[in-house]
Amino acid sequence: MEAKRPTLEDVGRAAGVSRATASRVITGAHRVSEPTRNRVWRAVEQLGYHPDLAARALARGRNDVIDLIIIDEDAGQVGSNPYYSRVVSGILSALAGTETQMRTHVIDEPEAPTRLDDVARIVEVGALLINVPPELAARFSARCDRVVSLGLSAPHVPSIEAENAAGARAAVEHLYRTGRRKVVAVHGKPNNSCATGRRSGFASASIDAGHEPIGAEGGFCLEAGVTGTQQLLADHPDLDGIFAACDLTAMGVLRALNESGRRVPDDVALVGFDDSFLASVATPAMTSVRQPVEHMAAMATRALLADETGPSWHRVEPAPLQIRRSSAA
Amino acid sequence: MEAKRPTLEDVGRAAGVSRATASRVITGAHRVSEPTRNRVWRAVEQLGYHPDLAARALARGRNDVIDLIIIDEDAGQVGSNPYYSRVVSGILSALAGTETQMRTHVIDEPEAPTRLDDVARIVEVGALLINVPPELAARFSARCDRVVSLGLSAPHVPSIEAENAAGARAAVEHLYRTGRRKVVAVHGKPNNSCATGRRSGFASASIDAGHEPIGAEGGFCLEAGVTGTQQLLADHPDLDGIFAACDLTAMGVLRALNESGRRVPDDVALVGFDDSFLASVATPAMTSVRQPVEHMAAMATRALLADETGPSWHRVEPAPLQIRRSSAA
DNA sequence: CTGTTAGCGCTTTCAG
DNA sequence: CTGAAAGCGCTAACAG
Repeated sequence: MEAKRPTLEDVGRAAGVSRATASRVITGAHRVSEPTRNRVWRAVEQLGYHPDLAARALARGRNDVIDLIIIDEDAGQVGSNPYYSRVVSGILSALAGTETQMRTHVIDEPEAPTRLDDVARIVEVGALLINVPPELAARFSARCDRVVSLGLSAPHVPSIEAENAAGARAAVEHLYRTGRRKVVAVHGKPNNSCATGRRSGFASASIDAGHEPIGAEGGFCLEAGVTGTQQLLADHPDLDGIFAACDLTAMGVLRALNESGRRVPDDVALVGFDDSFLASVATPAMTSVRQPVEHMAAMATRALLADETGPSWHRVEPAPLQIRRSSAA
Repeated sequence: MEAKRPTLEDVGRAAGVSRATASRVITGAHRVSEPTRNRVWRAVEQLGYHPDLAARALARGRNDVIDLIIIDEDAGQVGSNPYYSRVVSGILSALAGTETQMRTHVIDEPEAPTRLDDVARIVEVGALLINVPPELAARFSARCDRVVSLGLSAPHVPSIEAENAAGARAAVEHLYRTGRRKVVAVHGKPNNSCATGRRSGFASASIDAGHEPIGAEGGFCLEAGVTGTQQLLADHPDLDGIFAACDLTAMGVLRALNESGRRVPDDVALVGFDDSFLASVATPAMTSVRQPVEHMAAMATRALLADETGPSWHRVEPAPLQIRRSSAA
């Protein structure tokens, strides 16, 4: 049953050439004659040959693997964050057709420093950092270039992020343009670079619209949305538009609004950030600033594969507004 | 900078033993004397030695990798399904502390047959099948034992699933017990084993409660929930309880109810299935039958690691009801 | 253009 | 209990 997998030697024999030549055609080196190449490929087909990745890795001294590194307060919670699976999806799509694989490390917040050092040592093609705070990212990147942070990080850590400020600005402008009078915000944590970008975009757009920025401290979670909104409602009962730091927060806002008896969008318009599937699943469907997570993860992956990252590699991707019912005029 | 990683040879030298002995202590073979063992471990610490996985894989003839195989109608969509990330989370938690890694394959529906054959050939420790239809799973398992399907599959394919029927039954009983008079369902696709289990649980519980089972065909997606509910509402305006095949479907139900002007739970009570984070994020928070996805994925992973799967390996895990606001009396 | 020859770092008989 | 030696399957000089 368990027939042994064919090796390069077998392929060579079947094609009447040496193992080395077979290797050359398979790895795409072009120092091989047309007819030989054909014979080798035919043998490959025939035998159903697939290279042994471990052997190749050992011989090349490098394993074709991209490391995805996620820090989470509670590793068990990763399942409930739509962001992560979008990242995975993006990486995988960039890897499709490549021999390169993705390796996932989910690290508990407390053990992050140690584990990160361990992982830095074994990175091969490159690593994507998700939710790794700037200090740790800087430390990681000192041990291992070939790294990209999703979201702005420490200065010399290569990164790719969405236009957080511009996206938030667009959201606020949209709300005022469609007739809202008092737009407030539930922000993210102050130490999160994405959150601060959105916060400043909100602030400047508010000022430009002739309003003083009003916002509640929050976080990228449901509870923050709920309590933030309750407080805003108490302090500013006349608010009629809310910008939430992310979709999850926005779901909390939605709940608090519902519980306070206000209707969305009739009484209060709502805009989230991320445009994750939560936005389309919410009732009413939620207007949200689209963060092209899959695309950013794919870009980062491709940059890593092409080895074109470096301390000055930084990308900022557009974050267009997706308009849905929750902000209907 | 880029100091070469220490090898077993280095460790051996530092400990004053041969490479072979060093290997023995590290792999846990116990044919080594206490003092020698200690010296080797000390050398390991000191040098910060970590085994080269590729070399080990080559020497052992087996790579310590678990393959996660997901089929999706549209590989780009994987990012928007909370189920997948729960699976990943479960696998990773079972792998924590092991040298074993997880490898992810997302396969587009149309290329499934081919790609599946390719993957079956390279499976090492074992593979987890997600959303792989029975025929394909059977074919896969013919090429490679060491596989577990998440969700019931073809007869001889090892599988682990939740108590779908019992869970659905509990949901229906709960609704009638808390005073509802007419409980209907939005089902999943008839060719999905989880969906059919829930469907039959719904049916038998309805009958036991003295009602004829009423349900709409649907699917595990938002749209199915919306249209299914609209139809049910049209045919049975007096319904006051809905059981949805999964949380995503339930979100659709919620939307349709809202748009029809019914309030949840006052006019209609709603119960979903999965108890994914969607359930807690919905407004109102949703009662849902908990499918212990992380736990099931972890169990499957552990069984694969221990090599205790086989054609008759089947597990059924309890699916307890999580009661929340959407079904409040 | 192609074959020969060394290893990559580790595990695993086989002797001692 | 420990060392020596033979590969695992592949790539990469180095010759021809």
